[in-house]
Amino acid sequence: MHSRLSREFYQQDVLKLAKALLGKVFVRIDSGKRLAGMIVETEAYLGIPDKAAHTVGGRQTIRNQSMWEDGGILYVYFTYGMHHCMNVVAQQSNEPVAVLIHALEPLEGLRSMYPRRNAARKDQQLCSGPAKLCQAMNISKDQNGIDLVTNTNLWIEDHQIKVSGKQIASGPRIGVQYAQDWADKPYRFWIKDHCCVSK
DNA sequence: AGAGTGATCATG
DNA sequence: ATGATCACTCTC
Repeated sequence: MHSRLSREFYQQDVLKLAKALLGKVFVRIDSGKRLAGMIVETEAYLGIPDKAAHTVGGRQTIRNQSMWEDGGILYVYFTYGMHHCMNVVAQQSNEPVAVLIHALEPLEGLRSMYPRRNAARKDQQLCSGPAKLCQAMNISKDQNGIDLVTNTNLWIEDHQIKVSGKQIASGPRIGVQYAQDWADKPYRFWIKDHCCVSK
């Protein structure tokens, strides 16, 4: 029960993975405490052709190196001088595609999330955005490049929560207006009517 | 609707 | 070396 997701799971097509991760449970051991949240919103970044992706045109930089690694590696980046965002790398090495974790429903360790989330007044505000959930789960560039298949402090579990295709909504990704013809592609996925998706 | 914040990137 | 940008969040 509650088995950890395997390498093969992460190596599937990035759009399929973005949908398959909905309902899975992200687990983080932070200072010996278990933090957990169910993934309720994701965004797929399709790599070299994707004008919204950090790896557009085959860009390979120090920042995005993790995206070039094998499926199951974590890609954490820092932006706007303030925020961290967390991605799960999909497919195979040298296919620089990833799924941005956009929102979680907090399940365990809420008491230790609140002090890091000054603006949060309700549980559903703790992890309802890509940078919010990194703050709540205490994720920073220190976790960039870790392997979710083998790491002892960070992984994703299957709790056998069934999310059917009917429960999944899709729409344009957030914050990628600059991406021209890729800006409107419906690569954002969320669980319909879930209280913890980003606003 | 606007500010905050500094790493990152392309250019040269 | 420099300047523009940014897969965001908060408060007004």
